[in-house]
Order: sequence, then structure tokens, then C-alpha cells
Amino acid sequence: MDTNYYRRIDLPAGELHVFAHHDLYHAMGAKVLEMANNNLQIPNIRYMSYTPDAHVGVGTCIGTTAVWRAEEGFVSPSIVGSDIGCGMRVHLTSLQERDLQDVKLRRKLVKAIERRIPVENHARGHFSDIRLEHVLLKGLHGLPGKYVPDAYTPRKATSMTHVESSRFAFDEDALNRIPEPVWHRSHRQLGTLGGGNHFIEIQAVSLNEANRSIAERWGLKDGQVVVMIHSGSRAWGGAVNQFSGSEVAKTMSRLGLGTADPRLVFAPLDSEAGRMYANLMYSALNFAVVNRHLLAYAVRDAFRETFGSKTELTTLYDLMHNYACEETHGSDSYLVHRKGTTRALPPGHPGNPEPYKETGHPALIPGSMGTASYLMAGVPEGARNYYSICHGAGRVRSRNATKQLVTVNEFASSLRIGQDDEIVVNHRALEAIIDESPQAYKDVDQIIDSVVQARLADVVAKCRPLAAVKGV
DNA sequence: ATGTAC
Repeated sequence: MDTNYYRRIDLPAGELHVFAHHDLYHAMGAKVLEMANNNLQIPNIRYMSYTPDAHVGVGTCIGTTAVWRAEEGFVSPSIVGSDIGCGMRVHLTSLQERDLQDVKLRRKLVKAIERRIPVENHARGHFSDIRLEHVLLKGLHGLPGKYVPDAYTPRKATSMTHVESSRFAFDEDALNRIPEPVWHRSHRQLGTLGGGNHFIEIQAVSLNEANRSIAERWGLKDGQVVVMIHSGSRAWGGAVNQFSGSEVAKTMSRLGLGTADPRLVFAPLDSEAGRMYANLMYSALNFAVVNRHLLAYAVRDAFRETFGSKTELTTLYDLMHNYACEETHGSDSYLVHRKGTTRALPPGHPGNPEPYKETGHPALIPGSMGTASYLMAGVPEGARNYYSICHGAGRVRSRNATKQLVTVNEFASSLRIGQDDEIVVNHRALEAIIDESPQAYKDVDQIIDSVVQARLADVVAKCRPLAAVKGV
């Protein structure tokens, strides 16, 4: 183990494991360690770590892996956060980078996507044929067949099998806790992108020679065009966080539990509030998976309009980075919280879904706007961190600080606006999304290097952006 | 992140 890329910190409340290059660790700041110390005050916690993209969040840092033994587990809405089930989805196309060489064609494609996917604030979808209750209860299996194009061969339907879980099961009585207005709003939000760091990108693949055999098994080729989607559970996850958070807080005061941070709420998994949260959280995971699926369905339609009706987008994988789930590690069952961290199982691990048993499943890691994203594969040594790796570049300055620092011209030049290889963006006025400029984030290449050097995962492919669709 | 909310 290279001590330049890993260190164990002995905090007053317990041990913190940090997987980051020396320089990235020193850039994290005192607040990040203070938050770890608060998290470590939650009873029975067995393990806590940061990935190199760790930065301050509400109650818990983005970049946290926090683990309990299942039978003595505590579950925390504050660790999972309000964008429950937020994550990534990647689709493969049969197009090559040269097919999108013409900037006018990239603009046409972005416009076609924009016509199908609402991106503005208070955006509304229009899926009157989808029942929200079915989506929440059954995930992808709750969608009408027309939205699952390969559904007539269920066992081979890649949109079902190439996901972390196409359906999270839970006690449906918990759904009664969410008020009617949220149901109404959430139904209308299905198939909308959301704001902030959420995006749809068209990217070109560069393979890592050392892992060419894995890439080929995944169906990846050099220069191939892929679609990457980053979105979550929209208002539904926020409502789940809010309603169960207040129930969990009541349980805490009844049990006399607390840490130095009152915003950090948690309850025994085996308590009424803990179970209610877990159930509702699973409904939000179902919502998030379906939302990304519907976004991909709309992008597929946009590709068909632009490149012909036979164009197909096959699912590479769909994987979240904000959730808590029971997992088996060794012979024991653990409750693993991942807040801004990505699971990356190694080749041969039994937890891999069937299509990826031998290679390990793809771990999908987004970069910031204008920079590359990565497709990673887990390695056996990742077991020491419960197979958690980073979730992206990680913010380095606040949205407000970014608006102060970065000019529209600087942002435009980082997107090469006006050049032949311009990254085409749906927004004509870049001011609206300037807080998403690359200067707001750490250097994703350094983050990935840290993850590789710490032996948590390997790079299978790097994906360079050709076009991006962002919300506000 | 969020049909933000002091």
C-alpha cells in the first residue's frame, strides 16, 4: 500500500481512512475532518472513509463510505442526503466520433434532445401513461412495455439486466407517509433532468490499452460515441429525506442520541423510524433508476431523429452513488452508506450482475463540464474500502465563489466555443450555468490517478465530451 | 439537490 495515496487518521471519535494523494488530502481542510468526527460519533459505526473527491456537504461530506454491521446498524438520512439514488447511466451507440465531427450536426442533436427533455426550472414531463405508484414500487418493472424497448425478451433485456438493481423491494405502506402534493409533483417530474451538476453528455471513448480485454467484453471501441446521464430522484428523494428525517430526529431525542452536529440525524435500522426511512429510501432509488431510464429513452428518440430510425442505444450500466444498502462482505452482512461514492466490484465477485460476473461491472465516474469522464473496473484490493471509489471530480469552491471568480469568456474557452471541436452546450447564455464551470471542481484526472494508485479500481476507458445538455 | 427560503 502506497502511503502517498492512503492514510489512517486517528480522530477523537474513531478512525478515518482517507484514500487520496498527499496533496489532495492536505487540500481537504479542517471542516472535512470535523464532519468525519461527527459521523464517527454515531453508535456502532464499524468503518468510515473518504475518497479523493471528498468535500463538505450538509452533515456529512460528499465522498463518504460509512459502514455498520447489519444486525446492529444505524441508518442516516443525513449521510445519504436528499438526492437519494442520484447516479450515472451510460449507453453505447454504433456511431463513431467522426460521425459527429460537424459542429452543426452536434447542435442538431442537442436541439433534438432539448425538445424531448425538459431542463428548465420547474420542468414538467408528460408521461400520462406511467403510474408513479408502479414506478416507486417496481422500478423499471413498473414501466409500460413501450418504454422498455427490448422487453419482449425479458431475460436478455439489457435495460433491465445492466443496472445495479432494476427493482428495490420494500414495504409499500411507507408510501402513505408522503403527502399527495408531492405525488402529483413527482409524477410530472418523471423524465426531467434537474439542475446543478446533473447532465446528459455525448462523449467519445478512448480505451486504456492495459484493460482492452475488459473494454471489449463491455462492447467498447476506440472513438465510439457514448451517452452519459447524471440525474437523481428529483423532488421525491427530497421529500423522503424531509419526512423521514423529522421522524428519525424524534426517535433520536427519545433515545437520547446525538452528536456535535444537530443536522446529523440517524436511527437504529431496527426501529420504526429507521425502517420507515429505509423503505421510503428504496422508493426513491426506484424513482431515480426509472428517471434515468426515461431520460435515456428520450435521448434514443433524439438520436433516431438525427441519425435514422434504426439507431439503437444499448445500456452499458446504471449505477448510483447516494444510498444505503445491505451488502455481504466476506461472510457477514453490512449496512453500507455511500454518499458521493461509487461501488466498484472486481472481476469474479458474486455481487456483480450476471452480464458482468467475469469482468466486474462498469463503475461510471463523471468529470466536470468540459473535462473527461471515466469508465472504471474494480480490483480485488478494493475490498479494504468495501469496494467504494470516488463519484467524480468533487467541488473545490462554492457556486457563489465560482460565479465571482470565473468570467463567461473563460468558461466559453474551456468549452472551446467557436472552434471546430467546440463542446456544444444547450444553453446559449453560459451565465446560467457558470457555477458548473471546470474551475468549480477538482481535476478529475488527479482524482482518478489517486483511486488507481490507492488500488481501488482501474481505468477501462476515458470519455471525452462532444456535447452537453444541462439543466438550471 | 430541491417547485430551495431568512
